[in-house]
Amino acid sequence: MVKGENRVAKRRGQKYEQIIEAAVKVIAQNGYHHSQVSKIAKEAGVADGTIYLYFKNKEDILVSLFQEKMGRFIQKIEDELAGETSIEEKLLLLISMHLQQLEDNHALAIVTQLELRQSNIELRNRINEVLKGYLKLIDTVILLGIKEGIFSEELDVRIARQMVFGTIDEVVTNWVMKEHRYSLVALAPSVHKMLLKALSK
Amino acid sequence: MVKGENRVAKRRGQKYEQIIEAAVKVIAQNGYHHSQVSKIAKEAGVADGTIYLYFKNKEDILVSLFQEKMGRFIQKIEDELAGETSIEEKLLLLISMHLQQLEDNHALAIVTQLELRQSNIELRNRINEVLKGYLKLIDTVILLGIKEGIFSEELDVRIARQMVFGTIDEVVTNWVMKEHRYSLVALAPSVHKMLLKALSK
Amino acid sequence: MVKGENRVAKRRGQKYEQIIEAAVKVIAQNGYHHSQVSKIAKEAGVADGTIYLYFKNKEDILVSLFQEKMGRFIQKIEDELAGETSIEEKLLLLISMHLQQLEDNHALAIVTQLELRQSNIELRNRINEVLKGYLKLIDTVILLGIKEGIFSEELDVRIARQMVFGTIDEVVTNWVMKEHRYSLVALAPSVHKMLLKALSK
Amino acid sequence: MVKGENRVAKRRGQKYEQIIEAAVKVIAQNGYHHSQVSKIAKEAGVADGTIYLYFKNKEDILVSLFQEKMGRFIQKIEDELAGETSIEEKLLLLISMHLQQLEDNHALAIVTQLELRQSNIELRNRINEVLKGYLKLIDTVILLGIKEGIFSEELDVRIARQMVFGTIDEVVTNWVMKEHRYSLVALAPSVHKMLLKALSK
DNA sequence: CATGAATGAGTTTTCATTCAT
DNA sequence: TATGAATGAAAACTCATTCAT
Repeated sequence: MVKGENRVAKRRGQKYEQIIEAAVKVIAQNGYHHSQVSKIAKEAGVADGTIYLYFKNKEDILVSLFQEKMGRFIQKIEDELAGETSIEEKLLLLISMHLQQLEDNHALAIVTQLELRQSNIELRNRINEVLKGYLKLIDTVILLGIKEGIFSEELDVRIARQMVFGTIDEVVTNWVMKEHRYSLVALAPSVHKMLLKALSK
Repeated sequence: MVKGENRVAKRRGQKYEQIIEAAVKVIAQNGYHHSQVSKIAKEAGVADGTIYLYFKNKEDILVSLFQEKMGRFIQKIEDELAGETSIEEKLLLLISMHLQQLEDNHALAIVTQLELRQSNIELRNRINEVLKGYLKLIDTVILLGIKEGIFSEELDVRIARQMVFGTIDEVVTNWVMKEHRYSLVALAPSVHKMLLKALSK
Repeated sequence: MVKGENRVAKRRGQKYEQIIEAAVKVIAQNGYHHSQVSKIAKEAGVADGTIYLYFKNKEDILVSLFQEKMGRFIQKIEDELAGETSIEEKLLLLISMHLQQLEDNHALAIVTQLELRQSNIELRNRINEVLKGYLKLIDTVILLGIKEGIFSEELDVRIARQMVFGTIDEVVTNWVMKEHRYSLVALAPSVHKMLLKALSK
Repeated sequence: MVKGENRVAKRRGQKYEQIIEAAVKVIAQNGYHHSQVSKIAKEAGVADGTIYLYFKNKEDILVSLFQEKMGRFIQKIEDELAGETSIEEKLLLLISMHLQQLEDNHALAIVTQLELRQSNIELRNRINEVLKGYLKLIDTVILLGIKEGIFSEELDVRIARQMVFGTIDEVVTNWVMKEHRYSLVALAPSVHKMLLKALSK
């Protein structure tokens, strides 16, 4: 049996939030490999053992962190998209909001673009599960575009989605690696223009 | 004394190659974090200590591995590109060869797309240095396309390059995560079509 | 990150004492180079990792050991000296107590006379810092003897101190190397007589 | 069977000398623990393997070094002592020459006073064997002094010898640790005066 | 609920020595 | 004699997790 497997973690509570915020801060500052549980606990103002009342294990902090942050991230984009009518606007909105949300939270950007990717394959798979929600959202936009006759019906939706996500993700990663020295969201129109052309008839 | 200060690693020799091939195999099979130096040595058929006659330390094996493999990878693509005349063909060739080379070497694909990314930031930076050669190659194609009047002169070359690389990279990573269950190079035309549209006037 | 930077070693506690006693015993029995941390931990009845809650690193065990033992060693001699009136008696007391304390603790004698001297220069310097307290004590006695007109005022105090310490130390080391086959403290009168003559007018 | 035990080392030859000189230099410069066989071989201008044609193992280099150097050291003192008539002069000569020879060879002084003492007990024992020749010489002087009625006949010769050697040794060690910042041989008269008083009737 | 002292498994790297040439 | 490439044993230290209080 894997350690801690049969522990029941509380999914809510003030400390739950504290610990997640502490994890983002500590990981962004110190890097994934120097972010010991004890450091996160200290930053969160709780004892080491308390972490394990709220999370099954260290990996669970990271997955939960990603779930919480990504959940809101997707929710916000979904909400905004609902209000837009044209497919072109929807695509621009998706790109802009993706870039905006990460530009608004440098620490989170470092964590999602660099640090969390240093995790092992198993954790990466669980992170990808969370990411699926976002990828579905992209699919929805692409499918709608095809349905509305704006995007090419010959598109391989899977490949198209990989292009959209791969492009935005690469743009963000480059921005993080360049230490946020320029405006990220300002790149949205340029990215949008290219992606729109790529997808259009 | 700084580690390895007075040791000179031999950059060539049969064992040098053996160790690198062993590293690719072991890492692809066991994952980065379960690939102890002793495992690599055993696979290479040399003693643990022999590793350190050829590499400064464990990280150096990984960087060297990437340098060796990526060096040839870029060289091959560069050579082929020189023979092509049309810009469309050049772009297709670049995509196809990128996909082909990784499809031809599943173990290497696993290592470059998943395992090497688990390394720490410092190693990642050294890997990025090596990658620059490939990114420059992409830039060359884009700039040539613009010059020849085929690609839009309004392109932000940096963003365009991030789209090209980000898309292909994402396509490969998805293929690896799906455990190579479909032909990767078969996706080249689809990817090419979209990227071409994205870049064109 | 510098080793041990953010770790705070507890300088007190029952386990702190246990570990130091275990270190003396293990080093005396097995020799410095065969006294692995794990062996000391086992002897102390704690886990390997526990050592590092109380000591920064292995070297720190040795320095602490010497500080603790030497601290008491010096204190005892200091206390006794205060009670003596004649300078001759003071010198005899210093010699006797030095010999007695080491004869009373064979393991400690082995560690201080032989094993700790195998340490590297850096550690030796830290040990010498601790030793300074004892050397100052010797100086005090010599200076008092001069002041009282019993010791020659032409004495070079530094050389005189080196003679006193060098002689006693050599006597103890020989006793340890001869595996404690004779009474050490019984040599005190003989040593005292010679040193007294050497220092006197 | 201990490694290398049944090898026959050549005790002479130009390279034998080269290696010993190289060892003194390397150990004095780098310290005992950073003086790898390969470093000594390089300094001596021979291959690593060649060392083992002249010495049984690394320890044997050190013992041989000590034997060679100490042998000459003792011989010189012995020769000079033979020429002196008075016991006082003999003692002064012994002290002066001891100090002089080490002052003349700083590297050797570092090696004998500090570095070689970091070796393990076994090696220390072999070194002590070599030292015996010197200790016997001291004994001879003391016994002669007693016989001539100058030194007290109540002297415990063993203790007296430990005082003479312990004092001189401590004086040298302090000089080495103070990085030879003062003249060592200049201390001879002061040391001589004290030792003479200590031994005399 | 919360604490934090204690646990102990796990891995890179060095370097004395060998031996085929 | 001489070489130097290859060997492989050996040990300090970290940190996620537990559990008695």
